Amino acid sequence: MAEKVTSLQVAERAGVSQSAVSRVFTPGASASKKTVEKVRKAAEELGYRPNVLARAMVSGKSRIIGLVVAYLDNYFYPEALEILSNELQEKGYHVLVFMASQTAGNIDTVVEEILDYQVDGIVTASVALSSDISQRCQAAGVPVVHFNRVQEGAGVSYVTSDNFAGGKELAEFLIDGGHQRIAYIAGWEGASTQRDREAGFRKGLQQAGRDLFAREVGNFQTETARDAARRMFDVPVERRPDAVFVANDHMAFAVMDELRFGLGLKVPEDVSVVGFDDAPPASWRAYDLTTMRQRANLMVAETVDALLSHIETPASATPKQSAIHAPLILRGSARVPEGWANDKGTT
Amino acid sequence: MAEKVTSLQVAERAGVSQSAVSRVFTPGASASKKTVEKVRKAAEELGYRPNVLARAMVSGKSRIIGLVVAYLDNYFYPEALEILSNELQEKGYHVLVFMASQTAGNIDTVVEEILDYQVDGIVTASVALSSDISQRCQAAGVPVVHFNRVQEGAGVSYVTSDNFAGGKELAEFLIDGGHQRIAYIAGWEGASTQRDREAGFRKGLQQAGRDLFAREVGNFQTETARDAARRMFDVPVERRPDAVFVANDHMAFAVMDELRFGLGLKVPEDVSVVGFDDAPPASWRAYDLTTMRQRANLMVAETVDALLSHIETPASATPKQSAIHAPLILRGSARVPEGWANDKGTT
DNA sequence: TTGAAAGCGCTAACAG
DNA sequence: CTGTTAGCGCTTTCAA
Repeated sequence: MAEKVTSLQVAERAGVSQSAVSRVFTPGASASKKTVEKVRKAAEELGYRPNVLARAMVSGKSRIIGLVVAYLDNYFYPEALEILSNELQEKGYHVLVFMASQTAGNIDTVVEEILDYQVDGIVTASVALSSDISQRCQAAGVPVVHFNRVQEGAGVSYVTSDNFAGGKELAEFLIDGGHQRIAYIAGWEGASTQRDREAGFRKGLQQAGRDLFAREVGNFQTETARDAARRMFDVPVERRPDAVFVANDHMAFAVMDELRFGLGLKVPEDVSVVGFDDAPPASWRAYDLTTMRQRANLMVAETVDALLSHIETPASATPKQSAIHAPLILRGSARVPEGWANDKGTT
Repeated sequence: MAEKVTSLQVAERAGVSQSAVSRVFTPGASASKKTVEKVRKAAEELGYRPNVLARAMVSGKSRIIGLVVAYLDNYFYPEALEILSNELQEKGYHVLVFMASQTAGNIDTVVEEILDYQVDGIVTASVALSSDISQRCQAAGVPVVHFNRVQEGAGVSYVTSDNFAGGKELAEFLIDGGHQRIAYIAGWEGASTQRDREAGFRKGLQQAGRDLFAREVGNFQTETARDAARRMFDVPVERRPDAVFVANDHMAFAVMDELRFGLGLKVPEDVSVVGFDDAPPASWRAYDLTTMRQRANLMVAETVDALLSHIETPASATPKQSAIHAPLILRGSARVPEGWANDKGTT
C-alpha cells in the first residue's frame, strides 16, 4: 500500500530539490515552468499531496477554524453551520466542531482544547465566552467572532441580526393588527438575543402607549416553552392574550402545538403567534409562522469576512460588530393588518 | 501578550529537560512525582498547553476525525452530528466538517482534502464514496465508516438501521390496519437506505399477497416529495391510496403538509402516513408521525466503536457492518390496528 | 530560479 | 527515571 508520500520522494523522482517541490505547491512561490511541470508530473504519479499539518507547523497557519456551538436542535444553527462550512471550504479553510453542551464551566475547557489545535480563528454560536477565555484567545492571537450573540468587551467582533429593531417591528405589527392583549415568551435570559428582542418589543409597545399583557420564560427550550404557554394560556378567556411573540421559532413551534393541540385554540383566530429566526420549519405549512428572518447567508458572510480579515491582515483589522436587518416574513400565524406586506417576495 | 509557550520554555523554568516536559503531558509516559510536580507548576504559570499539531506530526496521530456530510436539512443528521461530536470529544478526538453538497465529483475532492489533514479516521453521512477514493483512504491507512449507508466492497465498515426489517414491519402494520391501497414515496434511488426500505416494504406486502398500489419518487427532497404527493393523491378518490409510506421523515413532513393543506385530506382519516427516522419533528404534535426510529445514539456509538478500534488496534480490527434494530414508534398519523403497541415506552 | 540548511514544537528511541 | 539525540514533513532564509 501507498502510505505517505513526502515531498522528498517527489523531489527525487522529479530530479529536483525538496524545496523546489515545496515551491511548486506553495501559492505565492516562484518556480520555472520546467520545474513546475516535472514536479507536478512526479507528484501526480506518486499521488502526492502536501501535509497540511506540517505546513501548519512551520507557517503558523493551520487553516482550521474552530466552531463552538451548544446545541443543534434550534434549526437555525444547522442551516448556519452548513453555510459557514461551505463558505470557508471555498476559501481553503475547514471547520473543527466543538460541542459545548454539557457542563457550564465546560465551555472554557472547550476553548482551551480548540486553542491546542492552533486554529486560525474561532466562531462561537449560541454560547458566551468568559472574558478570561476571551483574553486567552486574544493573547494567542486567535480572532474570535461571535455569531448571533452580542458580546460585551472592547475589541470583540460579533454578527447578529438587528434584534432590537426586529422586536420593535413585531410590536408595531401586532398592535396594527388590532391585538389588545399582547404577550411575550422569553428565551434564556442570559442571551443578548433574548434581551434585545424583548427590549425592542417593549419599546414598540410603549411607543403606542401599551404594555406587555403577560410574560413567561421559555428559556429557548421546547419543554420549558410549552409549560410557559400553558401557564400563559390555560386561563379564563378574559385573561388570555390575543397575541404572543415567542422569542425564537424553535420555541414558537412548541407553543403553537400546545395552543392548538393542548388547549384547543385556533391560530390565528384565537391567538396570533409570531416568532424570530425564520428557521426552516417556519415555512412548513403546519406552522406557517410569521416571523423575523435572520438572514443566515448574510450573517455568515459577515462572519467569514470578519474572521478572514483578522487572519489575513491582523494589522489593519478592526473589530467588526454588525447588526443585520431582519425582514418581517408574513405568513399565516398572525392576523395581517391592512397595509402590511412582505419586505421582499418570499414564502 | 503571551503568544505561544513551548515545552522548552516550561523545561527551563522547571529546571528539567524538554523531554521531561513532554513525558509529563504524554498519557502513557513515566516521570517521577517530583518532576511531574515541577513541570505542572511551571506549565501552569506559563499557561502552557501542548501543541496538538506538533504532536500529530511526530506521533502520526492527529486525533481529528473527518466528517463528510451532504446536507443538514434532514434533521436526523444534526442530531447525529451533535451526538457524534460529543462522543468523540469525550475520547479526545474532534470532528472536522466537510460539506459535500455542491457538485457531484466534488465529493472525491473533498475526501482528498480530508486526507491532507492527516485525519485518523473518516465518517461519511448521506454520501457514497467512489471505490477509487475508498481505496485511497485504505492505502493511506485511514479507516472509513459509513454512517446510515450500506457501502459495497470488502473491508468496508458501515452502520445503519435494519432498513429492510423496518420497511417490512411498516408494511405489516399498514396491512393490519386494514389499508387497501398502500403506496410508497421513494427517496433518492442511489441510496441504500431507500433501496432497503423499499425492498423490505415490498416484501412485507408480498407476504400478504399484496402489491404496491402506487409509487412515486421524492428523492429525499422537500419539493420533490411534495410534487410526488400531488401526483399520487390529486386523483379521483378511487385511485387514491389510503396509506403511504414515505421513505424518510424529512419528506413525510412535506407530504403531510401537501395532503392536508394542498389537497384538504385528513391524516389519518383519509390517508395514513408513516415515515422513517424519527427525526425530532416527528414527535411535534403538528405532525405526530408514526415512524421507525433510527436510534441515533446507538448508531453513533457503533460508529465511534468501529472507528476507534480501527485506529487504536489496526491489526485486530475487522470491518464492522451493523444494522441496528429500528423500533416502530406509534403516533397519530396512521390508524393503529388492534394488538399493536410501541416497542418501548416512548412519545 | 534553485539547492542547502535551519528549524516549527513535539515524541520516541537510546543510553545512562 | 532522565537527558541526549533524531527526526515527523514542510516552509523559508540564504547563497549561489
